[in-house]
Parts: sequence; C-alpha cells; structure tokens
Amino acid sequence: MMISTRGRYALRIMVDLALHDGEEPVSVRAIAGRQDISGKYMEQIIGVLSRAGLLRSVRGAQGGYHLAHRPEEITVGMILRATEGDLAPAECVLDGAQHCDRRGACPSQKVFAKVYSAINGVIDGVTLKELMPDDA
Amino acid sequence: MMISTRGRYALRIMVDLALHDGEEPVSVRAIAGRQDISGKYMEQIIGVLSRAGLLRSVRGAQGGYHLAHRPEEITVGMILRATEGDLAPAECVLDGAQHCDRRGACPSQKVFAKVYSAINGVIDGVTLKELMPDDA
DNA sequence: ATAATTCCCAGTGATTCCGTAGAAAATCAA
DNA sequence: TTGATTTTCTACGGAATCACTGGGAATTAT
Repeated sequence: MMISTRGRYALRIMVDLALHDGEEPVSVRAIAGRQDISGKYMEQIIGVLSRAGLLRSVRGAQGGYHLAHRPEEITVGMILRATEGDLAPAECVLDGAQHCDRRGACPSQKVFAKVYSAINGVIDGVTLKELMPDDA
Repeated sequence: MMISTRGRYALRIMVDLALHDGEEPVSVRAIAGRQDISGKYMEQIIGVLSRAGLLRSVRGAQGGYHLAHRPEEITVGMILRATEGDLAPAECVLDGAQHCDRRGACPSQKVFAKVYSAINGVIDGVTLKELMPDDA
C-alpha cells in the first residue's frame, strides 16, 4: 500500500523542474544529476508525465522539458494519478467499476469510499507550488 | 496502491464472524462457504488475524474461531494493519523510519504525512460493528 | 557532420500476490 | 481407542509488478 518510486520520483522531478525551469528547457541529465535518480529510469517517468500533458518537451540537442502549466495549477493529485494510476483502495470505489457481486451486501465498500475521498482530498488540495522549498 | 485481497478478505471474514459468532466457534469452512473464498487461502489470513490477537481459536473437531473482542472494540484499522501492514504512502512517514537523506530538503514528506493521517483517521474511526449490515 | 537530446521498446532479477498442497498436532464423538 | 474434524505450520508455484538497464531510432543545435 505504498506509493511506488515511480510516483515519488515523479514528485521530485516536478519540483525540480518547477525550481529550474526558465527560458532553456531542462534536460533529463540535469535533473537526474541533481536528484540522484537513474537517468534511464527517469526517462520513462518523464515520458509518462509528458504524455499526461504535465510537461512540454523540446527535442534535439539542448532540448529538454518545460512545465506545461504554472506550479500553482498543477496538483499533487495530477502527478500521482499520471504515474501511479488512481489511488483507490479497491476497485469498487472506481467510477467505471463493474460493481462487485456482493454490492449492497458488501460491508466494506463504504469504508473504502471514505478512504478514497480522504486521499483525494489531500492530494488534490496541494499544488506543486506549495511543494517548492521557498513556499514553505 | 490498492489494498490487496488479503486485507479485503480479512474485513469480510471479520464481519462474517461478527454476524455468526456465538456459543459455538465458527470454522474456516463455514466462513469460506458463505464468503466464497478459497478455504486454504483463508486459513492463512485467519492465522494472521489470530496471531494479531483479533481472534481466539478453538482447536480440534467442532473447533473454530471467536472474535477476541466485541465488534465495537475492533476497528477497521486494526484489521487492515494486521493483514496489510501500516497503510503508509511512503517510508518516511513511519515512526521508526531512518529519515531519508533528503530530509528537510524533501518536499514530498509533508504531503505523504497528510495522506497517511487522513487514511488513519478514516480506518481508525470505523469499527467492525459499523460494518455489520444491521447497523447501517 | 557531429554531438546532444528526446523517444520507444524490450529484457531482467527481485519481490510480492494469490493461491495450492501436504502433513502434523489437537480435540471431539463413537 | 479409533476416526473424523479442525487448527496450525511450512513449503511450493505461477503470475504480476517493481525498479531498473540497454539499445537504438528520430530530432535538432552547433
């Protein structure tokens, strides 16, 4: 029940980018060096964040990445959902879920729904900006 | 980031026991039949719950299990912690944790701590009794 | 052209999940 | 006492996921 390194790294990557983004795009190597994360592994995570629309890439030499939005417009929820998927404690709380056969009789669903919304409340309520060291 | 079947089954097992516990202990087979869970797998889960002090066992023929406490004294948190371990989103929020090297500089810890306490707030606030169909 | 960089995809060792299987130990019923 | 029932313990196995590593194609600045 832990958030995997994918999600945790993603958070660090985004904070790093928020701090160092400017005119010039920031390369994977630059982030990897600062954050001490395997560059090759980071590539994949950044790819996910990019496809999720959280980053804009600039290809070719001197290329790299920009944040696609301002730090105060990006929530922790967006980042974690992109990399980890929905932070649901059980399938039955998901929207599209085919309701489990014991629906109605299932006593656990209500607790799971509460956990789910408690988690979402937290991660959707914190923005990237609030994670930046200055801001604290 | 899902609660595994171990924890979900454990919840169903405990509710089933709360409903059917009485003079006679309830056997694994009886619960497995009602809950449609592999008896052999359930054995292991029940073993964990038993060693955690949530169940009392009666060995031998006509044996089985009793709840070790009244349903209103057992929280969902106790059950999930016994079977799933602590529901922490990251190591750094745990008590005994050797603080990650970027402690202080780690921007994520605060969010994780909030998620952790939100989860605990929910699961420690709901008792087995409240999961029983009657009670709802 | 060359070097730097993103992009894409495949493979790998370790670990965890979700069970199965088998046998030992305890206890009750006959 | 014998046999059936039940808990208890341990080990095994296939599938999936995690955390990477590696190779190479495509794109672009210099």
